[in-house]
Amino acid sequence: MTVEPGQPTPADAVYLRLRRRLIEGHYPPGSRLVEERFAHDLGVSRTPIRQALARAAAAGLVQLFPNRGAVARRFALDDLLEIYELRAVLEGHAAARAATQIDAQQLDALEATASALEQAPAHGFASRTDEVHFLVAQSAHFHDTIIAASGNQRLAAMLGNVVNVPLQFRSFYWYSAEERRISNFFHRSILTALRHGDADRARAMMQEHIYHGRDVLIQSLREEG
Amino acid sequence: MTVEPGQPTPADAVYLRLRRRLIEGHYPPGSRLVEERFAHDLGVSRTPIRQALARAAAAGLVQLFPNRGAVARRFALDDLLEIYELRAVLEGHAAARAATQIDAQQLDALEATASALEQAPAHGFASRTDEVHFLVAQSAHFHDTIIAASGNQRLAAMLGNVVNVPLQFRSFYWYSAEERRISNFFHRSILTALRHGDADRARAMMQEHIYHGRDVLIQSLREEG
DNA sequence: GTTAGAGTTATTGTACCCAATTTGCGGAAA
DNA sequence: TTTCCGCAAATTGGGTACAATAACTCTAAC
Repeated sequence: MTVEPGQPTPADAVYLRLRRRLIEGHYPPGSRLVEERFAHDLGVSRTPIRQALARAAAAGLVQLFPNRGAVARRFALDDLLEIYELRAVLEGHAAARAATQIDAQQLDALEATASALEQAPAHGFASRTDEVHFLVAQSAHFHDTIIAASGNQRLAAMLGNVVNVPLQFRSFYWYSAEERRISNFFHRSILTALRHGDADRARAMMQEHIYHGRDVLIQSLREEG
Repeated sequence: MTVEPGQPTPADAVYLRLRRRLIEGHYPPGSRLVEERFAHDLGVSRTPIRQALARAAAAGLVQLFPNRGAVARRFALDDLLEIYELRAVLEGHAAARAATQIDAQQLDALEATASALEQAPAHGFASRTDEVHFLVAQSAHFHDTIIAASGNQRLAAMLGNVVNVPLQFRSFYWYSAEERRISNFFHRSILTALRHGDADRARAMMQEHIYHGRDVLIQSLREEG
């Protein structure tokens, strides 16, 4: 009787699988994404595939060309600059708003996540890849908590799309121990600012955190080629 | 979001028509949008209709419920607060970036648009509705020019979605002569700041311009019920 | 050797079909 | 009267067939 959510449909699962593979860089940028191939691989018809591709296009993960199909999005340096600029503006704003609205439970969550990031080396991961995946997930959780604390659902949705960039581009940062220390320092600074309700400092630290991450990424790309 | 080659398909036309009618408030918020009805009205099958509805959902114009179809989005007060907050942040940033990047041609365009807004009353429109539509279009052009001058295409795309709010909500502002004068003042202030390359002032004026528009809108909604 | 053109192939876009789910109504029981 | 159950109508979701468009190849002419 209530007008509530509705359970996720099979098509949602198709989209999530496609999205996951795109984010993890499973398809080379610029490669064609033929519908029939996905339909065969996932055991469904082209109909849900087309829906998933349309959603991926709206999220900026693929480009759609009329009568020519979908292509895995190619991220040039300009794209990364645009994305990090938007992240800095939007997450900086989210941090500022969170400073005056965050509750104790969310602060606890941030504290736990920050600690997990600091103590990750002691966990003894089976492989470097496993550890980086853990760090990426924890970091994303830290940021998501602050975004949620800003109380603006549209802001959260927007950032959800913007941050949808292949994992390859997000992982560089976490490979250097020094960068991880700097990141942890920023997390602590942001957390302190949020605890003190200091909106300006929260915004400044968050923006600097993101711009620093951008610079490390670009530097890494330059060195790797 | 196709950018480059290929001809627009019939489905694109279907989406544009649907989107136009949604933005102009042709469908009451909360009303069900039955696929078959659109298919019959536009003379196509349900397939392109479903694509159009999916795109409209991604743009936030309609809400999609699994197995229950699409519903014209209902904009509550909270939604408007969220939207204007995001506009203030993003367009404020766009103005700041534009201050250091805008070229002479874009400044001329802004000058022309500002003048057109100031001299609109002398045009002698056939009806009040015609005049308001003209003002809305010119104002949108002023803002779009600044956003384009920011040079961040993703920022432009994001704002294109955020601003996609039924015309009904955007028109209130332009009905009062006093509010139009204030709006013109803000446009001139922003233009001056852009000419002087003053990023801080451009951002501040743009943010205040938007927040003022928000307050007028909310006040109007309160009075009208 | 290069290019223009026609025919062929591959892939997308749309129409239509049937299954699955939801919703509204009506009747029966408490 | 109210509530619950079940059936029926309406509508969406996914599959399939076919038309439309673009890409490709091969041939022929210059």
